Amino acid sequence: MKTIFHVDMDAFFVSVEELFDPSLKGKAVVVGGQAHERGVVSAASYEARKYGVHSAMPLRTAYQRCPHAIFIDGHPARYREYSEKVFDVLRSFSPVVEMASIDEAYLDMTGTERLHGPPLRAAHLLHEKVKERTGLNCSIGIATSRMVAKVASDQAKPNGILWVIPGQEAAFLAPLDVRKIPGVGKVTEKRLHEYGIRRVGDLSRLDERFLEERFGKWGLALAGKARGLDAGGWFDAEIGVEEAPKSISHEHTFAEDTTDPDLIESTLAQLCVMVGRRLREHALYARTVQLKLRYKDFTTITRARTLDHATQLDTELLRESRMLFRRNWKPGAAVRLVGVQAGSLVPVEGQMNLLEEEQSDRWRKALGAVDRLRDKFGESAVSLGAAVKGVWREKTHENPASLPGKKKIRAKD
DNA sequence: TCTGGGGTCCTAGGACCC
DNA sequence: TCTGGGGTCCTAGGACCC
Repeated sequence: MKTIFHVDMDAFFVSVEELFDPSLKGKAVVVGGQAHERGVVSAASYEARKYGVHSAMPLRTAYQRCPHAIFIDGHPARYREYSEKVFDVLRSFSPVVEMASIDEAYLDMTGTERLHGPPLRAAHLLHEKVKERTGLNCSIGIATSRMVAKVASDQAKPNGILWVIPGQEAAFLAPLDVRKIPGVGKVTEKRLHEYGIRRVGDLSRLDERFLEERFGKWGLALAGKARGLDAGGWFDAEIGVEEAPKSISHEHTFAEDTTDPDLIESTLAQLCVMVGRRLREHALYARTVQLKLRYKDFTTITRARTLDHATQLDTELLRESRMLFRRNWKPGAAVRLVGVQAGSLVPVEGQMNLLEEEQSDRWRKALGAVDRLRDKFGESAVSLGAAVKGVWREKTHENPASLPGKKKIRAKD
């Protein structure tokens, strides 16, 4: 029998902002961008939530609902810093810790009773320590599975602790809305409602085969989750075992839709530089390159190509993604977003002929030098001539600060 | 309401091979 | 001469999470 803690920071981005500017406390605060911008809410203070503002909501909608809210772009570097501080505290409670995202973590507390006492006591100590070391509030869920621990921390919010006693998992979940199960979103919720399934208890009473027939593999996992099990998928994984990324991508939404191929291609180039750099950081090579285009009306297409070898090179990523763009974009179509994804990642380049090997080697050395310069002097220190050409400066009204790789956040830091 | 950016996993069809 | 079946790879799209 395991003892799992799920630690979830309360209104994390907003709370970090309050540490740096205490005058924000108690006010309606929205982190994610300015009220009139394209974009969505990353985090909303509890005061702002009273007006119906929540994360993932368009900023403009948030403004309509809560015009007096303070809108903040945000400080990702600070959030990472505080996330690491939290991690350090958690590590002092258990050697088995996994940050599931920037503001939440799982701890395997199995067998730590002698050190920290029973679960509730350990959780209180942990809660206090996080507050003491970071100044931030969190909520903690305790259960025998990851999934139930996560649901419990959500029920404990804000600033609370909830322990689901072993054996009580199904009883704890039964009265909750099916939407509370991680993985059940809008679409699945609607489909479940069509069958008259509204609460987790309704779900757990059903035959597994009923769910499998209608929801496939997912249905089977769902049946297990309704009973409180980490059935299948991500939740089944061991806590704290870090896995290599399966894809690396960057994308950019233009401040205004564009029909300018030069702007789109130079943006593509910058995205490829960013993707290439992260491939090199991870020492990974990509076998497929995927282009993503989102048009004015929000319809989105992806077009991929698999190479005969694996690559890490900005130039190759750009050649492929540009080719995909030219083949698939109909001139005149207004583009809202462009993205590049590297997939089928492998740790080695694979077979190449001698000439290719030599070229690849030269590029690797050059790009390694570029990466080091950027580390030292910042992202804008070096730009590949082929990549940018300053096209966007002359051709558009686009604010350079909003282009990828030149985050506005950086400019203000 | 007018919808970010970074990911994961699943499905489904077609190509291709044995 | 109206058509198999399984496995694997590739591509495209979509649900979902923070």
